Amino acid sequence: MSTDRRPYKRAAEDVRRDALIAAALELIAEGGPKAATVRAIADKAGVTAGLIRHYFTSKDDLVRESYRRMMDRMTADSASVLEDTAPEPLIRLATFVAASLVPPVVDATRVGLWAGFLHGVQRDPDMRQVHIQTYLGYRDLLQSLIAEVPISAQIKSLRAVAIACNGVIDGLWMEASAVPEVFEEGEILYIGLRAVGAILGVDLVAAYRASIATPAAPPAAP
Amino acid sequence: MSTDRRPYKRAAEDVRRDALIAAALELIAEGGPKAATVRAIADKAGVTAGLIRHYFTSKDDLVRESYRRMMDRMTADSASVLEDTAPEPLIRLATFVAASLVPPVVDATRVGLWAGFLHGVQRDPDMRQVHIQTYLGYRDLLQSLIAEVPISAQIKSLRAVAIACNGVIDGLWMEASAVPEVFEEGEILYIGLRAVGAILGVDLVAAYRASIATPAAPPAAP
DNA sequence: CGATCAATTATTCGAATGTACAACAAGGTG
DNA sequence: CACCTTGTTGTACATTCGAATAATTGATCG
Repeated sequence: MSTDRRPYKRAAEDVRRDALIAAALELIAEGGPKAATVRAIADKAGVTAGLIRHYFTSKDDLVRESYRRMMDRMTADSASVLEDTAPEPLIRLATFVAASLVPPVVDATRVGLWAGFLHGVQRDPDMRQVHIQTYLGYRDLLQSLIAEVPISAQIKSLRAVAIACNGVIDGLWMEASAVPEVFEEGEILYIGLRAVGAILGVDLVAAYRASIATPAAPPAAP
Repeated sequence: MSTDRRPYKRAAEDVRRDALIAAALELIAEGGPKAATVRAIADKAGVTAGLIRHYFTSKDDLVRESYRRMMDRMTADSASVLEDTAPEPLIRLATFVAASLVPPVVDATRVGLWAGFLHGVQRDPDMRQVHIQTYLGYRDLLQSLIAEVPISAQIKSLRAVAIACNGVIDGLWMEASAVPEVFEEGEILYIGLRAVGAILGVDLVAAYRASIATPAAPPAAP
């Protein structure tokens, strides 16, 4: 008699690892760390649980890699906003700030992910280092954008204002993502632009309006 | 033959509930939601696991109550800062902001707790309501302090600046609590004061210095 | 002091978890 | 086509989880 085994297809190592990591991230985002069991992850990735330990030395290893993947993606998202934007420093800064305060960056699942990983960040040295690198990467990028706007020559400590602006963005991101219903539609974007502008002494709202009035790079027609 | 059972003392309902809630909070703060098992909670509270279901209908119920307790304490802490402060509105505001950016408010375990509960907040309607009430309570208190400073008459939307200031405070609190090693000692306090001051157009650093120069209410000698 | 009540302990249960490992089969290589 | 490597499945195992319940003991009251 034939034992009926689930048919399967072999996949490249990258594909399988990506699928497992993506599944882990989705589960943590949706149901918290508790929901990301090895069986649930394998289910969502379309494989069986045993395979996880073929690609990762342990579940913690998979979680670590998932966190690294998430942070890499966030860094890439932040940088990609600047690719097709106007050359004016103020508009570039406004575009960057604005992108951090609207979907898909502002999103309930993202802040859920962030929170779900925080304990690992506090406990696991590898995850902590990834966190610090990503945080400093974002902040340094923000600081470099600030440094390009003319008026910033009057600023005493670029580092201090970058930390402050980063703080506003993070705080508003967190609140708007966690409980969007206490804010009005699009409100957070303009509050953030005004706040960052006030810290730097520039009019970021006007710069943002200019940026959406003059789309930088129209998509190429196929 | 005598079975040797663990000796125990009966306690008032409030005492036991408090002990269990405190134990749950400590465990979640230290080891994340995963560490707060019914057995670990009972152990830390000095009782056995079965007792939890005598005081709470389920573990989720205990977690819910723990969250409520934590948020109540945060609200009380925020308000208590203002009890013994000078009457000048600007100094009151500076004192309030400063208190949110130094220990014990800035603390790794606190942000760990906050993160540990976030998924409950997103899923459980009761916890979500507690979260919103506490957030709005803090923000309204901040807004009332802002409204009292003279220059705020020029501010168009008190609500908007309150949201912005709250955002700075939350963001800096989160970052300083999660990874304090990327900041210098006491740096976050002054960055926060300068940022909130810039948003409001006032000098909060000077007001803060004045507040620590003139202690408001010297403790009564016994 | 003795009876009563319920706070607390102790034990048990079914389900779920992460890990380990043996068996199998898919797809390339000769 | 036959073989071989290894990606993949399926099962088993020891633990641990939240929950339920029986047994006991501390305190209160008459």
